[in-house]
Amino acid sequence: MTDGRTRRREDTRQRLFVAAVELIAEQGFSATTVDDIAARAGVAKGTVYYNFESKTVLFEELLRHGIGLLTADFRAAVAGLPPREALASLVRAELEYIRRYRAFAQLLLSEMWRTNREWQQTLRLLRGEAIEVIAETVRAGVASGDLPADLDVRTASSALFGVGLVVAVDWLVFQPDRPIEDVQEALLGIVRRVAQT
Amino acid sequence: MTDGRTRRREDTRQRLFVAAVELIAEQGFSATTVDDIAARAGVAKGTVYYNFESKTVLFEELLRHGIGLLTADFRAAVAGLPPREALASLVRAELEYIRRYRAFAQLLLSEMWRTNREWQQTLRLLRGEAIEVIAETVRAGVASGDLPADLDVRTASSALFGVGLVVAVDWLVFQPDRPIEDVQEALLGIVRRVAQT
DNA sequence: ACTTCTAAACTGACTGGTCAGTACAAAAAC
DNA sequence: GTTTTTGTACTGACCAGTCAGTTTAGAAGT
Repeated sequence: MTDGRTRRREDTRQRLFVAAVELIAEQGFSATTVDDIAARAGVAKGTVYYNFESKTVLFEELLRHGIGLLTADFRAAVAGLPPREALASLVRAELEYIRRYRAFAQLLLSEMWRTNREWQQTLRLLRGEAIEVIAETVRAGVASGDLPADLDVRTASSALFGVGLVVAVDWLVFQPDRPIEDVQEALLGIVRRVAQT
Repeated sequence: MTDGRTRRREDTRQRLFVAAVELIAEQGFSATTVDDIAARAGVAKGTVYYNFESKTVLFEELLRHGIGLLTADFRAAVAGLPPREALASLVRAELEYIRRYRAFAQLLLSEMWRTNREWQQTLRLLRGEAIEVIAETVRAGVASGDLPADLDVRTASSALFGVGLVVAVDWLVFQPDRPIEDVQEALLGIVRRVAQT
């Protein structure tokens, strides 16, 4: 299974993902050329097309991969915790994720609210999966009375997701000198206050 | 000054702004062609170049124009109000602005955190101007004791700005059936809680 | 071992299309 | 009669995607 061939190929794909995510985060999908991606990954252009059907498919698989990791982190973060603590744990997980994959987070923030793009449907779906984890937690909290009864589940969930993203990326882009721990504290404080019954 | 000629020209420029903002919000700057913009504005391509030096300059002037309006709204919103009320008024002004110029808000959200683009410097500057209005209010509130003393002015200001943007656009894109008043209520509630001393 | 053989992985020059920007004569608006 | 807009045609750069050819890993033969 993991002979030299597949390992080599997996390595190439990984390098292409890394190159693509950085460039697209900086410039956007359209402004990033396949030649750029290939050059940054240190492979020939043909290799990109040997490994991915098209530029769009590369990006879609990248989104799937990245958000898949995030969803998994979310799931792990809430596992077995009561609603309030689960919520705080989610915020921590999200920020930790953004810290580790900052380029991907930046990309997500920039492409998330676009319309009329080929991969929009894919992104919408994946976003739904990640947010569903948050929604489950909020729903459980509202049902058990741990969270305010008037909290709208769908709204609160997507707001929580988006707010973490925007606050963290804003910090990274405009105030990179500051440690991420400060954002975490600020956000946790806000979430805690909002979650008060 | 406002003879028929300049008015007509101003009208053309306005139509080009509207066309450009819609297309760029949907597709992004690079994916939007000058031919598209001209067609949507109902104008010949040559007219675009008669009125604007280049596609990039058109976009930069668009940013200047749009954020200029927002900054003016912000200034008007806080004028003469004590810190707490000024803050609530700012949130209302921001959401009102987003409701009126939703395409521009969407565009702003998508392009705000980009790096390595020609117009990035312009955007950074304009963002600073808009946020400065918020910052002045927060600063005054912290100084007078109306707002929590441990509030970091720079952080709180940019967070407030970004959060309004992301929550409103998220609602517009993913839950357009809901009235914006709900977002306003939710956001005001959050801001009020956070602003509590 | 050590040489073939084979298929997978990779290469980079090339193609066809797209697009920003130009040119300019004629028309329309003022 | 001056400014603004139109319409069409054009150029040159750029770029997604292709493909014939090269390299490489490792299997098969000896």
